[in-house]
This record gives sequence, C-alpha cells and structure tokens, in this order.
Amino acid sequence: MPEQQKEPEDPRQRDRGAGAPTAARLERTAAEVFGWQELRPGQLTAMEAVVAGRDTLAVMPTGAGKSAVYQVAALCLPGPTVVVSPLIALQRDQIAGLLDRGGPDGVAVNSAQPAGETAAAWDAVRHGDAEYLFLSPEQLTKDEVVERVARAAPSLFVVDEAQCVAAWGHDFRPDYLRLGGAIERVGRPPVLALTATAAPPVREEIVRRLGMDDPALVVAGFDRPNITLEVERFPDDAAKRRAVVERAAAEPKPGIVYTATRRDAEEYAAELAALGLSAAAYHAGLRVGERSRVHDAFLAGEADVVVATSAFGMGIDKEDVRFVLHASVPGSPDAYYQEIGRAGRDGRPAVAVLHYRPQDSGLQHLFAARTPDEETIGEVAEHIRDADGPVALDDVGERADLSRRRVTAAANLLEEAGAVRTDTAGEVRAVPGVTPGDAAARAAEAAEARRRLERSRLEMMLAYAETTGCRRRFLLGYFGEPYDPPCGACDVCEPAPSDAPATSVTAGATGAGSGDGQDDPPAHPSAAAYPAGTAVRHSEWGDGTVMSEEGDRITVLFDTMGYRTLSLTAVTDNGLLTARPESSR
DNA sequence: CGTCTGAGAATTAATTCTCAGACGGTGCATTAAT
Repeated sequence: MPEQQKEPEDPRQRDRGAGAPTAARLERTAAEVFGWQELRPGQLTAMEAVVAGRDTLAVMPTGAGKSAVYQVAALCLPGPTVVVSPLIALQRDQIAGLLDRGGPDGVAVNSAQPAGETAAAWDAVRHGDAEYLFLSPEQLTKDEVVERVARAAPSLFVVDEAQCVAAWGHDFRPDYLRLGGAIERVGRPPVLALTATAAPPVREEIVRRLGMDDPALVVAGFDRPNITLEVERFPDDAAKRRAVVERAAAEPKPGIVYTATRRDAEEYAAELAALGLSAAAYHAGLRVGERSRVHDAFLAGEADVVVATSAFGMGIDKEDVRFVLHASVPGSPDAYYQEIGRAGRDGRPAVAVLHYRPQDSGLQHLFAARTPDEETIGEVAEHIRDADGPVALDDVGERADLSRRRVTAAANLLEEAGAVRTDTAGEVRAVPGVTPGDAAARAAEAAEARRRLERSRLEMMLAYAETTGCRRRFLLGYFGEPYDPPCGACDVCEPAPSDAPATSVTAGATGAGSGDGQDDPPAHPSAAAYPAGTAVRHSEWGDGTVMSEEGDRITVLFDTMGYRTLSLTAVTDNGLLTARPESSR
C-alpha cells in the first residue's frame, strides 16, 4: 500500500542524538513482544515522537496500524499507559487482542463489568501489573478514578478515536470536551491522539481541546486508491431504494449499507434477506445480544451484508469489505470518509457508492440545526454563580434539576465563552464580572458558530454529491491533501461503461484534438494567489484558511462561518478577499 | 427539513383525502424493579 507521510514538525527531530537508537529499540520491541517484523513509516515516526516525550496527533487510516503506535511506545516508557476509548466493546477487543498476541496485560474500568473485575483492575494498576488502563471519558469525571490514575503516574495518555472529541463532545458526550482537564489532573503525561479521519479543523480542535502542546502531526496514507468512488442521483425515493437493493445484491460480498434511520436499516435488511442474501440490520435500538451477534457474524464472514445506521463502524476490524453503499447522504464529508474507509482495507478493489436524493439532506439538516437552548444555559450559569465558589457539575445538575449531560454541555459552552472556569480539582466557578445573562448570550453565540460549521459541513457533503470534478480530488481536498486528477477510480474520471460512449476520451488522456469540449479551462490568473493553506480575510465573513482549489473556485474554512466555496472571479472583481499573515490568527 | 401516522371528514359503505403532530442517530453510567 502506498504510504504517504507528512512531518510538519521540526525535521531536526530525527537528527537528535537519541533518534536512531530509539527507532531500533521500538522496532525490536515490536518484533519481540508483538511479532511485528516491520513497522510502517508513519507508525515509527509517531512512536518516536511519543517516546521522545512529545504530544502527538496521528491520523492513520487503518485500525490495526493505529493501536500499534501506543502499544509499542508504551513499553519504551516507564509507567502505565491510559487509553481513553469511546466504546466499552472496543476496549474489550483491544484487551483481548493484547492477550492473543501475548502482549502485556491491559485492564479496563467501566460500568459494564462486575465490581470484582474493576477491583482487580485497580489492584493490577496499583501493583504495576497492568501496562494499559482502558477508560471511557465519563470515567475520568469521577474524582476517585482521577485520583487512582494520578497515583499510578501514567507515562502516556492516549485518546483513541480522537475525532470523537470534535464529533461528540459538543452535545452527545460532553465529557469528551473535559478530557483536557482530566489530563492535567492525572499529572499531564504526554498525549497521543489517534484517529483515522480528521479534517484540518477537526485536528485543530482535538489539539486545542486536549490541551496538546506543540504536537507532532503524523498523517499517513490518507488516500485510499483502491476504493472507487461513485454517486448516483435520484429524484424519487422508490427508484433510489430499488437501486440500493440491486447494487447490494450485485456487488461482491461482504459489504455494508448505511442508512439514515433505524427503520430504513430494518427495511433494507428485510428486502435483501428476501432476495436470499444473508443480511442483517444493525442499530442502537437492538438488544445488546443481537448487536454483538450481528457484529460477530460479520467479522466471521458469515454475513453478506450488514445494513446499519452510523452505530456500526468503530471497531469493525475487517479487511475484506468490498463495498460500502450509502442509502442516504450523511451529514458531513468527515462522517462519509470515516464510513467508506471501512472498505478495502486489504488493498484490493472496493467500491463506495453514495445514493443521493436531495431531500434526504433534510434529516442531516435537522441534526446540524439543533442547538442547546439559551434558557438552559442561563440556568446553569446562574447556579454556578450562586454557588459562590468552586462547585462540582454533579451538584449543579442536582440543584438545577438537569441531566448531567445537559449541565456539562452548557458548562462547556460557558467555559468556551469565557464565563466559567474549571479549576485543578475539576470544579467550576463563575468568572467575576460576567452576569449570567451575558454569559448565556456569549455561550449562545459560541453555539451558533458551531451550528454554522456543522451546516457548512453538510453543504460540503452535498457539494461532493453534485460535483462535476474528480470525486477523489474533492474529498482529499476537504481533508487538506492536494490531489491531481484524474484518479481513474471515480465515476467522473472514469465513467461506468454503461453510460460512456465508446468515442469519449478522458480529458488529457490523448494529445489528439477531438474538440469535445473536455479541455481544462485555462487556469485563472489569480488561482495561484490562494493555494491551500493560505490565510485570508473576507470583507464580510472574517478570517479563514483556504482549504482547496478547483478550477476557478476555492473553498475557504472561515473561523466563525464554516466552509464556503467562492468563485475566484467574483472574489477578485469585488476585492472580497485579502491575504493576511499567518501570525494574525 | 421531510416523511409517516392516526384521527376525522367527506363521501357513491368501505375507500380516499387532509391535516396536525410526532419523529428522526451516535453511548456512557446509574438506578429501580424483577
């Protein structure tokens, strides 16, 4: 597999005296303890940074390669390693994987295991018998847990599936946004954040929320050239449903079909089963037993197709998934790339097909529009002020009669708005001079900015569905990776045989002038003025950064407005955009 | 934002239509009732 690697950190890092011996030690550990004879370049780079004591953000597309980074690095550091993982099932898999490979012991602390097991886990941590301690972010909101972890003096703090910080932290699982505080409280060990998919603003948010200091960024193998990208557009629902079912039946197995609702998952699964396929639905409304049965059957190769909501995905460590179909458009390119990334991990051909009907974006629009109500934020602000000193969020929740989740989400927003601070004991207090009314208004403004970003992500997803350019270029551009089309593996660069007239020739494939109008337009003179990464200021939308360029259009991520695609002609004609020095950020 | 559902109306007796309201995704931890 082609492995691309970026090291924006100081290249001199490699030449430091300890560099080479560290690499050798890491490689030896990987081979002797885990049986990995070879490390990929990205893996080794990330391990070296971690062992050198540096905060590190690693963006790597496959599950197996990511875990190896902390598993090996941990053994070259003195104390235990804390691994924050979003799903208890994922923690179990990791611990079982360590056991299978004869690696060091891992233990977990969570609500789903018997008290005896938790007690044994803490014993193992206290006696230095556990190299890895797996926790959910929620566990780290408990003083008792934080104190026990701090006493164990961890030498590394890992946040696995770190995209959850940005994707779930704002509403669904707000304790993700409080991990930075927890890291401080357990002694501020070096932080390693791992994710398969993170666009630049998501990376920035992970770094900021976790309080990472001058982190090394390792991005490896972002493109997945063996996955063919297609979009099929449908005006009506019935035709779309037929196409999804037919495609799922026709493609080589196994595969995944993603739906927007639980109900759709059930219906598509039933239709496929009626055709004689081994198909099962998977969503969060199923009983735990049924979920693990479907999950296990898929991994064991006993199921042809799993039809699922977004609940199915993390922890699907299966190499030979041949297709990922979307029966509805997801809410962002981030979610889409994450989901199609489960196809073709073995490097063999796979296909990702988005079945697009514009009305389907309505549901995603709703999700992106939801925002915490100002009244709740105001109430929380008042209770924090009335406490007249540091107060635990649990107590605020009790007094305000609000769920812990809502209180935490509100407190996070208030903190972002500068109206509340969290102290070293994890308790919150009001910032003097800010009235609860002001606080709520500022927090609501922060929430509104967030909502705009979510909506613009959805717009980018719809733009992907409607683009007339290379789809790979579009997606990779969104993730900050320049790409020169044609890719030869999307429906734009290489139309499917059925709708490609024999005479049509891919633009640029031959020098012969057929005059078919496919020639690229001449580059706009000012395109060069705004390469990806350029910091710009818009007269109306404020500061932003150019994310990608395509033809005469550039896509800019504005700090408070989200993603916007601009016509360069309009930009230059009206003087809308000025470059600004990077340092003004 | 879009779709489904159920109540009630209208209307060629058992369907058809309309309209208001509900609902839609992701998981942890904790608690209460068996």
